[in-house]
Amino acid sequence: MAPNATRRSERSHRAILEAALELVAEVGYPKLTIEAIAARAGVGKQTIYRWWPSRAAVLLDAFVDLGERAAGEEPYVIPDTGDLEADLRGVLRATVDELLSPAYDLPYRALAAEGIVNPEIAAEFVRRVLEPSAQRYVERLRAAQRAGQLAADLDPRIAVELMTGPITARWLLRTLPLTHAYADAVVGMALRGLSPR
Amino acid sequence: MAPNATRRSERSHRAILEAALELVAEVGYPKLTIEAIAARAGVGKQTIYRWWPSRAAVLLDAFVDLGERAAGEEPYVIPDTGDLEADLRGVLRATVDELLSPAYDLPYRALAAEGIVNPEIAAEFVRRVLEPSAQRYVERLRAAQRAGQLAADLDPRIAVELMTGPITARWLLRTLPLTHAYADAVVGMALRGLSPR
Amino acid sequence: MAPNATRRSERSHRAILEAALELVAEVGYPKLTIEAIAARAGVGKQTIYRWWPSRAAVLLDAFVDLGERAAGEEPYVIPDTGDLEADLRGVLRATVDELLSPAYDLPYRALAAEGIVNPEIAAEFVRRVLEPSAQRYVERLRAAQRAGQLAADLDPRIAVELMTGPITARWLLRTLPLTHAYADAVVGMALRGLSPR
Amino acid sequence: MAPNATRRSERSHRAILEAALELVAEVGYPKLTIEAIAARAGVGKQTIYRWWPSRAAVLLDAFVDLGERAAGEEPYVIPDTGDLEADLRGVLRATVDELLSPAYDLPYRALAAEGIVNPEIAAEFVRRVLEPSAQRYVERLRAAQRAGQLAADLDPRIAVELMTGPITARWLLRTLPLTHAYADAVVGMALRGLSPR
DNA sequence: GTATAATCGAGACGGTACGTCCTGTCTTCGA
DNA sequence: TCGAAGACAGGACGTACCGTCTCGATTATAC
Repeated sequence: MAPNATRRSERSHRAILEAALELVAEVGYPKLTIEAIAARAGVGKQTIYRWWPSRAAVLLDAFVDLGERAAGEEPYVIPDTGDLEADLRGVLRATVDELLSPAYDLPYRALAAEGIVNPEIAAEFVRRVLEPSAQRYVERLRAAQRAGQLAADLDPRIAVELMTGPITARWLLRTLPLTHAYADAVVGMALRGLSPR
Repeated sequence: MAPNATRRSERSHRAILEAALELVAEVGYPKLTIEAIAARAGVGKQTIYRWWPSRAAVLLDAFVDLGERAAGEEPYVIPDTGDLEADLRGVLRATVDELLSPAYDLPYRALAAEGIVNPEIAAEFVRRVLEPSAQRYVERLRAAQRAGQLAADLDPRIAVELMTGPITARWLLRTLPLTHAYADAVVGMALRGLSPR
Repeated sequence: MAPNATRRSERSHRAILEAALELVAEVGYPKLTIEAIAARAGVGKQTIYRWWPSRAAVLLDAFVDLGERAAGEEPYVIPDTGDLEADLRGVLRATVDELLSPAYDLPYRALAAEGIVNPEIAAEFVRRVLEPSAQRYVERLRAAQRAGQLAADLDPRIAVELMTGPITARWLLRTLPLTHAYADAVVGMALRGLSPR
Repeated sequence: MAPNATRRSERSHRAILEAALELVAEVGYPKLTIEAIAARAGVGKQTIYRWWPSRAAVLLDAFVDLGERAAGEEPYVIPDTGDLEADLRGVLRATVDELLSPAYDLPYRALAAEGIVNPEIAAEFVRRVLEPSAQRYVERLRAAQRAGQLAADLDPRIAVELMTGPITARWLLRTLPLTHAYADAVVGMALRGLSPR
């Protein structure tokens, strides 16, 4: 029943991931079908069904693979120049750029949309895509706490979300345009708070 | 080509909206089909296609209608007790409750998921669901600015998102559990900021 | 329940018959729909359903009407020149021409096809189209019997069919081309018989 | 595009042909739908559309298959007892019986009706059903010519139609009842001719 | 000359079937 | 022995018509 992974064709595997990314960009997620992926990859449908349970799982693998190839070997770490606000602006602006870039936008959206409605995919998406990114923020914020640049008693995990949450929500729900200025404003408000000082 | 709205059957209209809400709760959005809605509503498929362009549009109408019936006549306004933090905690906790309630959760998620991938639906969803809610926050924050409880120079629209964004993102992406405590923490951090005071 | 024929709109009546004939020639009987007839005639569907039970009934009326308009006032009679064979050749050749003429071919075929599968239409078609024509043959053959040109003991009704049957069958089933030569051959064989004399 | 016939499911193939014959007998040709055939055969609609272009083509295959199974192995040949008239009466009476038998009547009529309006089907129907039967008559008539029982100069093909045409026409158009007596009368008139001897 | 009632054009309605696309499973055949 | 190829049962799509049913807006007698 369980396929023997050692005999898996790496050639087909890669072709499937590439076909999935190409197709989601070309026709959009709702029209991304297993049949189209198989045809584009020059692969039998069964070869997809053998290794993945759904088109979302294929796309998730493809997207993670895309991220890994883009990142290269060394894992990305948020820089620590001593200026917390500048560092956070930098990383949030980079996030905005990524969310708006064509290569990421469509598959990312597709996976988010699927995850919203499908908890299994959501869990995998969080584990493999969102959580590693969140951890980098948490580390940077912990360093800031140690340096006395951040209130010592606050939960860094929630602090992260105070900045990434607005960005993510605006991107997903398309309430208003997502810009560098917005990222800067979010960082500023989050650090200094809304109350008058 | 365009149907004559004055001859529309109100009976069928209502039955379709109700069937859509029932079915999305029963079988989930991916399995919500026009055929099932028509069958449940005791209606021909063409009667749905005559008035809506897609199942997402049906569900959006149904959801807005649900909100209007729930709200009753008087539009909801965020209370102003003078204690801004308490007022915001109250409304964010209520939002959390709503997002977690079965009647809202599934259709809301479905529309969000559709909107992520479908800009037309997103625009309508924002216009009819999110924007009215955001305006209520903006008004409350403007009142707080006039009362000197909020920094006078900040954009209230972005300030709203500093609080609703984290809630929305956590709910949509299921990164971590969505609770009253989280809502309280978000309000606290947003008002006082992350930097030490 | 039964509509009042005196109030019937002659204008609509004629428009419907014309539309039916035009459409059957343009798109063929299988695609001849009540909706298309109504649209072409500038008439509500109900006006057709009020006066006819089916599209075949409409077409039958239209076809009979066409025949009546073509025939003019005086009813056609098979000529009696004294030369039976020549007279029969003449009328059978005329029948062949009619069957092959575009104005008659398509509606005639349509009604025959419908009648084959639908006994009610068949009965009406026979009564209003085929029978009057058969009677004219019977009369001519009776005259021939009186003149001693035809065996006295044979049933003229069957004798008619010996000549019209082959023509009709070849036309309906398209076994072989329908020509004047074929009509002549049929008349000759029928009169003289297949056995050697 | 073109399906691979070697992989065709014989099981489904047979089930479809049987279902088509059953249904045409039960509900009639106008209500014979692809969906009903598929449901009755326990088959997906696509399996029908993959192998046949229309319901008429399915029914034609089913009817030919029925004829082949009924005929068994040895092809039917018109007997030659030396008495031409008796032999022809026998075969025409058998044809009348067949045309009136429930198993043949409905599918046969359906195909004739379709062929009247649809030349492609007509051509196939003629080639596979009518032509083989006509050839058997032609052979018998040729033998009769050689035996001097039939005028030597007449075209046997047309001679066949002089007898089958009236039968076919009466059956298709339902002008008058189709009986053994009628078949006998047709044979008699055809052999001896209408003219007095 | 109006009333008044049936017919009219129009088209929405609950349905059925169409022919297509895709799902997920299963089978065949060539490398 | 695996994988490409694709046939299969099934289900939903979006469209086209069916025959029924309301709607006003003419009409065309009967008052």
